[in-house]
This record gives sequence, C-alpha cells and structure tokens, in this order.
Amino acid sequence: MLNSDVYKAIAHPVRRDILKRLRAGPQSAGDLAAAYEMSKPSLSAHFTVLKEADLIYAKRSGNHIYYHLNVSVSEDIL
Amino acid sequence: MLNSDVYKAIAHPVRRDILKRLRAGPQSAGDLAAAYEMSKPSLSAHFTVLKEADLIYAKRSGNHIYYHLNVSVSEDIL
DNA sequence: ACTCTATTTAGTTATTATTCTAATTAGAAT
DNA sequence: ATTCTAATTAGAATAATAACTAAATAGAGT
Repeated sequence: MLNSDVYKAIAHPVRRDILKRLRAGPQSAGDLAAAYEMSKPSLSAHFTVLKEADLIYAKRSGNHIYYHLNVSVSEDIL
Repeated sequence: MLNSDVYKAIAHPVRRDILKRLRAGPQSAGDLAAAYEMSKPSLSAHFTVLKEADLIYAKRSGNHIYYHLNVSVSEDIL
C-alpha cells in the first residue's frame, strides 16, 4: 500500500509525465522515448524506477514492449 | 498549486514523517530534532526543503521556533 | 539458424542530495 | 550590554540520481 519507492518515483518530472501519458492507454517504450528529448537508455532507467514502484508493468506484443499503468496503485496515489 | 518542489519534498521518509507529526499540531525545531537520530543541522536542512515546498511555515515564540503545517497545501496533496 | 529491430545492461561522468562537525546568528532574558 | 539558548549557515565528505555512448540481449520474423 503505497511503498516508499512510489514517492521517489514520482519525484521526477519525466516520470510523472510518463504516468500521465499512460493514463490514456498503454504505449511502447519506443513511442514513449520519442516523446522526450532524452536517450532511450535514460528512458529505460525511468521505466525501471516506475516498475520497481509498481506503478507500471510491461507486456510484450510482437516486437514491442508495451507499458501499462498499474491502475490499482495509481488510484492509491489519488 | 502543487509545485514541483512538493514532490521532491515528500520523497524523503524523514520529511514525510515530519509532516505527519505536524498534523497533530505545531512543534519546535528542537522537539522535532529530538524525535530523530539525526543532527540538528540535518533536520534544519529538511525544514528548509519543506518550507521551500510551502508545506510548512515557521513562527517564533519566545526562544523557540515553531513549525506549522501549511494546511491548504497539504490538503492539495490528499 | 540468421538477421533485424526494439529495448535493456554496462560503464562512465556529472549533478544533486544527504549527512556531519564547527562556527555563526537571532533573539530572549538577565 | 552581555549572556545564554535555540536554530541556522558554512564547509566538506559521501552517497545517490540521472544522463550519455557503446555494447549486449531478447525475441520476432524470414
């Protein structure tokens, strides 16, 4: 129930923005990366932080990995 | 309205705990410092972060400085 | 099995946070 | 005016974050 990692995770503006985007529906790592002026590895690190906080989860579909908002946890934030 | 500093401020467990304590009412810097295994200057730094995020404010009364929860902002968090 | 694409891991560097001790300031109280 | 107490500022060391490029991996599709 809202572990300490969550607070760290939402401390970074890019990560908050990722969550915001995912509210509209799942997006691939590549699509998300395209939305930011930042290297893919850097974005990938942010995904890891969000995954560790249990705020998102990954699902592969074909060649892409889609990130989904973990709805139950993100509702706890609100 | 929930500026970016707020997220940074609540990222640290000690600062979250300070906010929790202040919900019960104002406390002096010294009283708060006594509650943690941490030097007073370190605590003071945490107060500064919380002040900058507009989550608390200070008021001197006699020899002590009392910290108060900024209720309007902390309600925004919820 | 090979290749191609998407994504992550490794390794490094730079920046920001966190903590400490020692010194200073602010103000109350004598 | 001086002293005393509470709290902050200064300065320095350590640790944690965040970013990059280059290399590696995972898996799909041929």
